Amino acid sequence: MLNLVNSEHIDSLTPSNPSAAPPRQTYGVNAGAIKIACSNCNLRELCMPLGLSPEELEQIDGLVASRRRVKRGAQLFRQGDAFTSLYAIRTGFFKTCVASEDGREQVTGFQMAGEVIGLDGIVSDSHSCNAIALEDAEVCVMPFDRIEELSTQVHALQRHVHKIMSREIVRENGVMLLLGSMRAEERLAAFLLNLVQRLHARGFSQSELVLRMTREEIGSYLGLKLETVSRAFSKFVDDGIMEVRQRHVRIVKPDALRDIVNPPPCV
Amino acid sequence: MLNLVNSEHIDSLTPSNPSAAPPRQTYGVNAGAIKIACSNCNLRELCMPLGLSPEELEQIDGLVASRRRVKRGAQLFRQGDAFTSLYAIRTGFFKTCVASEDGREQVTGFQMAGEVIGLDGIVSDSHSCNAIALEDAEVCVMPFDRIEELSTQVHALQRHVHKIMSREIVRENGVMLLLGSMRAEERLAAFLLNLVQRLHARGFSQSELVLRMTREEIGSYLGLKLETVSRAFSKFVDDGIMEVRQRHVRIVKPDALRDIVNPPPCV
DNA sequence: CGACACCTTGAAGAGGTTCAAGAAATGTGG
DNA sequence: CCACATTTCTTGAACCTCTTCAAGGTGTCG
Repeated sequence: MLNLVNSEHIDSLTPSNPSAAPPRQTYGVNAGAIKIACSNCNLRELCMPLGLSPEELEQIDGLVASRRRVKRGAQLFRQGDAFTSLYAIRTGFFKTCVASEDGREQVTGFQMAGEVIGLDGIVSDSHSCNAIALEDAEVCVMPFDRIEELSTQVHALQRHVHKIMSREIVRENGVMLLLGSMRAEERLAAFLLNLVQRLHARGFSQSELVLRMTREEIGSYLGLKLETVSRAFSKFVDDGIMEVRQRHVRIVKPDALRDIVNPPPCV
Repeated sequence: MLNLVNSEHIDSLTPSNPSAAPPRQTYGVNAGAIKIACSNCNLRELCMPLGLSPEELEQIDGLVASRRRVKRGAQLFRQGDAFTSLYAIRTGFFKTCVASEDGREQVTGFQMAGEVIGLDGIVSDSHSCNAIALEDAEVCVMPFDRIEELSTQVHALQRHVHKIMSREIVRENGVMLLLGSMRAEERLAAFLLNLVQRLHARGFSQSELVLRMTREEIGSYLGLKLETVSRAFSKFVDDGIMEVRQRHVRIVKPDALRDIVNPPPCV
């Protein structure tokens, strides 16, 4: 299937946890000092490498300099900001977007818990896109110089950083294919399948999802106007492929959706 | 301006060298052993980090396991191939493209001397796109495990790898903006400006260029049909912005082209 | 409850595609 | 080196998808 997004399979996640799945905190013996570290974060499998030794795990814990809350609608960073850190999303949902000089805006991605944002800033030491929280969020701030330093010691971390960046490149290749060659309904179908797949990997339903973004934001991401997105939704509902109530979507016929993205040969 | 591509400024390159600029070889004392190494390759500033110590330079030389010639039309790697190496282009011109299951194809980029391709393969240890030479080419094969190993010792190399990947991410963001929000003529104008800029950084003319790809390949990259590309070219010629004879393009009014990409506010 | 943001739907219009034909360049084999 | 086949490019006309403009509906939050 079209690989639109960071879609590494994460079979190790607790399956089918339909709740909002915030990172569980370990309320240990010492109730006063609640330690939220990578080593006991249930998103570790998503944003950190696997198979680390206990010592390595401890080093990795030092990567997260701090945590930062971002209110819905607020920006984590914006175009032109100095680049210092990558951010691992603990909770919440983000969009990244670029703007051209004449004011055109393009959503370049939607990111959820366990995904890493900020990679755009590395090349020029300043961010080239905006990251905006679509719901109240919390991120782990990982100073990039620490990442680079620790990478020289922990090989798995080095690999991991490379893979995260490569994955983003591959994701964007998929978006280019979508934007360059698909029709409106195909785009929306691919988008929804990708979203639901990533949510499923995080323990949510395979068929139900709540969109965190507006039709306009979906449209920007897919290179469509909001009216076109709305019409495509309506078409899917008419065809019995899904149920839509505002931002609540329930996919009734996932196979039909897949057929829209990849038409079966010689129907 | 819209950053469509690996467009780091490389002022250190020999300016205005209108010849084909193959990497100059150092014909030293020992004429029998012509050594083509990073340390004496004039593309070093493009594909390798700057400011290395002599020892580091020597280590870097060991990165290139071999060189490989790729005939025009041949594939350097294809979707599904095992990933082992990154490739630095010494001479020639490539396109990379992805194909979906139902046969749709999307050109994801055009690469020229000094640029690095293969980054897509890191995440899954297999390539997710095809790299095809558009003219006879030669590449430096850099095994990725060597790169990772050497990165732990040569900090500048580590930085460089990160920057190359980040630059590719930023480039693709720019392409998404182009595909998502620009009209046909804007897309072609942005594409030509980007091409000529990169060529200029390599010592070629600011105003003249020879396209190495067909209208169809340009169209695929820009999300347009070849006829639309052709019509846009004709429009530019009619408007006196450029002269076009087949693949030979001469930009007469670069400012007019820029205005097409970024319309001046309140004309 | 009213203001506001968001979503849906219709109708007209524009930009790009498709189909088709011919011209120009390139490559091939005799 | 020329003739012929092939690929590539250009241009026209009809068509189609998506956009634009407009109006009304729905949901949410102070």
